[in-house]
Amino acid sequence: MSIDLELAPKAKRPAGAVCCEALVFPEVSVVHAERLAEIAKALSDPVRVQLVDVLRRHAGKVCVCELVPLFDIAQPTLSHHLKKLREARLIDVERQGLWSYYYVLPDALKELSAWLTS
Amino acid sequence: MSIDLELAPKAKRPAGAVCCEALVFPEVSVVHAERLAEIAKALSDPVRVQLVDVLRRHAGKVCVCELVPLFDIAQPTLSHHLKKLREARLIDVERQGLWSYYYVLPDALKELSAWLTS
DNA sequence: GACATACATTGACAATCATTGATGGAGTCC
DNA sequence: GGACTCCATCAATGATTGTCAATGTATGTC
Repeated sequence: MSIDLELAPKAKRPAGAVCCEALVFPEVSVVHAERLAEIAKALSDPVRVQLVDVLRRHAGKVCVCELVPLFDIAQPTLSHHLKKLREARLIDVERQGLWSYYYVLPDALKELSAWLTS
Repeated sequence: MSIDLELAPKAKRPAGAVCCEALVFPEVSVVHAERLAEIAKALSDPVRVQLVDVLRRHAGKVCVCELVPLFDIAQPTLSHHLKKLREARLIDVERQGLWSYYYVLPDALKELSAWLTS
């Protein structure tokens, strides 16, 4: 786990001097960082990670009542997680009769992985 | 934004029948999902996204006092964010004299992006 | 209409979280 | 030693979160 670090040598500043000015800046804009954080936040729960995982592979084939027994949570809790994912635009829903069919919107996942690998 | 859905037709079950049994399952294990969620949670704040972004490009070259002016937050708050990233093993720190040099541990980012693109 | 099913919403609760100011420890310079 | 710098930790706060039971809404069946 040794990283090839080139530690930048610093000199202690004279008394009263202002703290180091910033020499480096993030390359992601604040707006982009906020969107990435929003996507990450939607994925910050193991149930939601597994939900995305299932939906990605079975878009439109799974109704909510099939998802419930996959997790050890009550149905309203699952609805709550689905809503979080929907609000973050990671998934969307199509209703058909009594059933709700959820599916993944791939753009958000792509956006996050694009930043991660850039 | 139209997705090519093949909605699986369902039939309403007879009265008293058990709810649909699960036919599909997530491919990520619970343990893996928990780790992915932990990584995502560490990235669920725009400041931390930008921190990772900066550190990734300037490993070992930036002391904390240079990071503070990049964000509109107090120094203890920044330390708190760095700690969160450290606890999730996204970054690590090397102390040298007065200064702390943070750097990104790429494994966590790789793990998340691998799942996102799988 | 009466009733059952699928799912969402509400309200409540405990647990976790982000933020801040104050404090403290470790290192440097004189 | 004494004064200062860099940074982490602490305590207190208010906000957010995950969960569930209860309820509501829309749809389907009889």
